[in-house]
Amino acid sequence: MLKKRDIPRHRRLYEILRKHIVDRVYNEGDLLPSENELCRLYGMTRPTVRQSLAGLAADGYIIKHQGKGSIVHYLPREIGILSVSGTTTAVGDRNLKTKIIVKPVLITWPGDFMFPLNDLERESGCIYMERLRLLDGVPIFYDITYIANINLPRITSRQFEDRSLFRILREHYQIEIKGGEQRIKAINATPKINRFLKMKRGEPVLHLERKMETGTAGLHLYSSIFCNTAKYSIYGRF
Amino acid sequence: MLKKRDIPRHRRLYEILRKHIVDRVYNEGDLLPSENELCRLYGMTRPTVRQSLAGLAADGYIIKHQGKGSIVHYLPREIGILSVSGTTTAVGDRNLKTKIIVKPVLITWPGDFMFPLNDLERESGCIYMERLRLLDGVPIFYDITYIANINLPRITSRQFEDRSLFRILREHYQIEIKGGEQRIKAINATPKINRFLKMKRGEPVLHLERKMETGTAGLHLYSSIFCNTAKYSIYGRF
DNA sequence: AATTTTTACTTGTTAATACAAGTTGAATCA
DNA sequence: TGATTCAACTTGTATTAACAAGTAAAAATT
Repeated sequence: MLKKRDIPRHRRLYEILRKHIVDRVYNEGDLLPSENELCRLYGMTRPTVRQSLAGLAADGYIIKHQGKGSIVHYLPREIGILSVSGTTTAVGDRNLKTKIIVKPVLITWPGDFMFPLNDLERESGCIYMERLRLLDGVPIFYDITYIANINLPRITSRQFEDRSLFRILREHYQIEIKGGEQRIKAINATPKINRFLKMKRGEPVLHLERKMETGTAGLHLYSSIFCNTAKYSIYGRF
Repeated sequence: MLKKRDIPRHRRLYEILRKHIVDRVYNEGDLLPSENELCRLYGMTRPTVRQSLAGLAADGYIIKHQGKGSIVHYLPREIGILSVSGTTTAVGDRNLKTKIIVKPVLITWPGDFMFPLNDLERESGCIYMERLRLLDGVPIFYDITYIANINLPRITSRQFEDRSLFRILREHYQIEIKGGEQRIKAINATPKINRFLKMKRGEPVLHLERKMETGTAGLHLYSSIFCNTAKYSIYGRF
């Protein structure tokens, strides 16, 4: 596990404040403590505090208003790596489930992979996994994940649960998942996808292809996600 | 028009470097001048330069690599306010067209608007406009735009062209469009949407609902966009 | 009681400085 | 000739400082 002292201070404050917002220490519309107050509270200087707040603003947790303060903004909850509109983080995890359809397994990269791979990734083989996410018992995401087999010993024998891929990568392999890029389209699903998502033929499916940076240069996490957006839209910022 | 001196220096450097990247002064994979070189070139200090570069990194134009440099990354081209995968900014605008379906007109807000409106927006009436975007003669976006009628005199009598809504807002009304939030879903289109996008019944359509911040507090630009993603995906960063 | 002015906050911008950690290529050594 | 070490770069983190511009509430004025 990463030592606490290895995390930069601006990042640590970011996480503290993010958690306060997500845990509803503040209400929507409240003002966060001012920059000067946060300096005093956390023993940091204003540029460091401002870097944390800039990150929170970029990610949509707060809206900064010059002369007034930083206004708290609630975001739709995250399910796996996607934010789902029509939900709130207050609901908790009770009605969330993840089914592992294909446990992590080592394969060769598909011949026509959705994103270009660098040489190291291509040569290292691919860890492949399929999961289904359910909300209130209804499957909403069919998530296929790929990552190069670089310094990931015994990953195929580990247990996986909700959102645990990120945690396992972080805690056991010191791999931090960051943002990245995505391609989005609406498709008619294959029968297989319809079966997993329990949708009728002809119902449209949202298809996301994502390439996520990691803290390890040259190593990316790739996902192909099929979404049933009939009831819940996908939420994002741009 | 905003005076040049009113734009913060970090923002100006951001725009200079962004334009250099988009205009292909640098090739994909090239290194930008180092932070220290940019300080010397533009007469700024390192924190200011770093703020510009942080913005470029956040928007996907560069990838910063500690100890190495800032690596140039080409992004898919933008058509209206969306980035379209499978295109590059080098193509130019020759095969792009915009058709105005409904000229900007003052209406009352639809009763069940897609985003909550604040009191000022609700009371000010709504400027409404519909456009169709075509690439190579093929309609790919059907874009419906709403903005509150706040300090927008004579906007309904102005001429609109490609991407000109942002320019008119900026140049004539000093309104700067920023990022915001969006909801995404896959839908079966109504016959009207099918007709505009020249799609067959049963072909799926991507539907984006966007709320964009502006530099004017409390004023937002709203868009409902229907996309034909059969040939071109929508590209985004997260 | 209403309006205006002032004060004390807030965030935004910019500069200067120092050291940490990562990368690359030249120099040195075996 | 290949391996190792070192120097000179790069970006990353953090502090200190000063002033600009926006907001809200208290105080003063009418």
